[in-house]
Amino acid sequence: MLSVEMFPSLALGPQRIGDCFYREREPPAHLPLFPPTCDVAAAALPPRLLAPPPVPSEPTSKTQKDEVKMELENSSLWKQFSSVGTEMIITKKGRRMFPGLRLKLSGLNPSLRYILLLDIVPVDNSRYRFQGGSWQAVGGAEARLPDRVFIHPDSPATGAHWQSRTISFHYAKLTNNTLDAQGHIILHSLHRYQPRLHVIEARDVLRWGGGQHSFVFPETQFITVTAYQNNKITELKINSNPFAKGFREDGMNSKKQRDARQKRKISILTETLDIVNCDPCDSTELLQQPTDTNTDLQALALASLPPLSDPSCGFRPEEASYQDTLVPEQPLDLGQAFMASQMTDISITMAGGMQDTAGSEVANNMIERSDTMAEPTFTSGFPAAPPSSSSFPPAPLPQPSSSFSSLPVPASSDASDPRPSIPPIDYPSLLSSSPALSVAATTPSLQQTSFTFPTPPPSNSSSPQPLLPSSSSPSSNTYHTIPETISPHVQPDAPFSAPSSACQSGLQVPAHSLLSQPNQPLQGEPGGNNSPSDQSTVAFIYPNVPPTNPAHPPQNQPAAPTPPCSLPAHGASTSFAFPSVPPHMQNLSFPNVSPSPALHLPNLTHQAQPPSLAAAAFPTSSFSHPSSSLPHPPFQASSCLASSFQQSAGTLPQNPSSSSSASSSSYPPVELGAIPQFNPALPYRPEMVLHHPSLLPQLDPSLPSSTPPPALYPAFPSYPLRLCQDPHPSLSIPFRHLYRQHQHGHPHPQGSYLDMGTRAVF
DNA sequence: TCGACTCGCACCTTTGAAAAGA
DNA sequence: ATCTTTTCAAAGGTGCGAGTCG
Repeated sequence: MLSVEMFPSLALGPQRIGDCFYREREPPAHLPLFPPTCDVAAAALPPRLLAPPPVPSEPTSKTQKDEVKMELENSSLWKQFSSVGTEMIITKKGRRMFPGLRLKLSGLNPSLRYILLLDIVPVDNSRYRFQGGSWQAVGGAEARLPDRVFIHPDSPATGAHWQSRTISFHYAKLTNNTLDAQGHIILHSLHRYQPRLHVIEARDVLRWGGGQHSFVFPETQFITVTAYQNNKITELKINSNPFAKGFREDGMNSKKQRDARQKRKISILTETLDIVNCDPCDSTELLQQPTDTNTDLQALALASLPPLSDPSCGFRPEEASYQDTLVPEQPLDLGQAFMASQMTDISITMAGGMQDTAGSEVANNMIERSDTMAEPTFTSGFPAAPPSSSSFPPAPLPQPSSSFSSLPVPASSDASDPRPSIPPIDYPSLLSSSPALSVAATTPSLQQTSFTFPTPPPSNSSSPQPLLPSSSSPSSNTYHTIPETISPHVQPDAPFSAPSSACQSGLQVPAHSLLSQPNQPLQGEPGGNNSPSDQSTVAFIYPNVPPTNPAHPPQNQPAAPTPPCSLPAHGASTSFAFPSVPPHMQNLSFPNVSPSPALHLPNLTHQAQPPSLAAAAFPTSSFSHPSSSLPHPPFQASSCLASSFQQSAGTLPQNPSSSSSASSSSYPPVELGAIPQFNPALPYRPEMVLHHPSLLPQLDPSLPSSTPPPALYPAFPSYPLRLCQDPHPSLSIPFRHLYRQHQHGHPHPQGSYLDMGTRAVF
């Protein structure tokens, strides 16, 4: 919680000039928050608040909202890392994520525009330390930093655009610099985070539609570090990331080579010293002497030997024949022509350019090692909550929806790919056993993503959807998770550990692909899992909230959930809860009752608008600061998840497709009653973060007044959003990042604002 | 003393402009 | 003259390791 109030330097420092600049020019924008914290307290809210607001019938939006699916193309690579305990380097200048998020979207309305957002939220409020070969929670988390959201450079783009290519977020950078002015996502080191993806419908250029879909891939959880702690992760990174190719065994910068260089360096130095000292002894003699040089030579000799495998795991670098395990990469149309004309697929193009077999290599390597791993793959990864601490704090992730419907695994683009999709069963149920869950009970989800994008003021747009009062935002919130991706991290006893079977299955996919297409280059992330065939992840659909009309709920979705809301298991993390949920129950819908103010984004047209125009337009747009006006998130969608979950459970039959998938699902039944989250959880409120309503910014006057809900919400209810200008000149969209401030933290008096500061990353 | 962090290094990939060729 | 392909240099992404800081 580094709200401005908490960290004045953020607001006052020069680094924030850009933010302030836009803040001044931009009227407070009101960005509704995503499903706010899954707060049990929400259950206390009147049903009317939780019920979906009446929305004008929108035939076009209905289909898309019901069927929006997101697949993590390189899920197998992520799972490989997850099995070990994914670590992400964060630096002051910003570091890219590896593996990156490579996604496939489907179910969008080709004609509608959507905005894709990436945010990263803490899974719990613990700080971690790598001890004894595993991550242990040690102490509480640092004060929360201002949330920043990475907007995909292509945003807004039509559904056809998103669905026609692989969506990559590899340009997103992570930093530990709290004063970062580059627009990078600011994270704390040694904390555990969960990336989330949001698809927000922009009904037209001027309006944010009601459709909101959030996707969480549990396997993408990671712990931030400034230096890799786990050698296994280092190995995976080196073997998977093309930029680290030089550190591979056969690379010029491998340990062997480095040692050799060091030897030469020492030799040269020694010779120089000899010359200076006129020492008659030759280098050979010196080397033989029991000196430091000799020690170095010994080290060198050892280095030349195959690296010792880590006894704790089956990972043996020498066995990693990554080159042989290429995963077929789905070729993307990354033609330069398209880039020149569109300039919107930069990330994709670049990703496509990054072809490497490393990913597949890793996969292969992992496969080979899966047999040798004595302990569950994820065991060495994220630790279970320390006994003393009782458990991890609640994950700030969007609360799992109450109902789950299995999302049929999208047919692989590569029909020839013999690899079977990974069964969702691999991951242990997180609900019942996850320590985090128990923690969650005491600490409500820290950050529910809640991007509420209320319908902006009426425009002349032809959009059928009328502006909705802030109190009755038609926006729908949909959380999707991929069942397969359920993170083992949340396992109570063996966080980050998953049944070996799970790992094997995940690994096998790439292996098969390799056999069939050994030479297929990998895109972007060598993870190779990028290939469509790799899309083994089953979509874990979070509450798919039809944005709008409750009267016309999606076929596979239950009617708008009503309180009380019971959370599925892990309080904060949607991903956690889902693992234990049968696939057929994954699809969940909940009404969006957020009274959040409207967000005005005048220039949301996908391309084209001159930057100047776009920039000019922004001033007029107003981001209302929901959090500011509403001490607690107006919308408790997340809270409703639990209820939705329950409902969905009862309505499982509604989703035929889910039933079929359910048969293969090994998710154990979830007992809601046993879920800690169902108990009123204590909000995660660092001492520094106190809620001072008086400091909250005023709501946008233009927006209909909404009555802030009673203080029923836990901390981290909502986050103001700030838009950051996209540095890429070719992009018509003047922003690339949204900055969120925690409501309970002290949001900037002026509410959310556009951060137009230049940044190197889009 | 130790853990966490920063910085510079070498190696590598990516990118785009320039040059060469068709 | 135009388009395509190739070449090359700059920019930037990696992990490593030494040094610094608290």
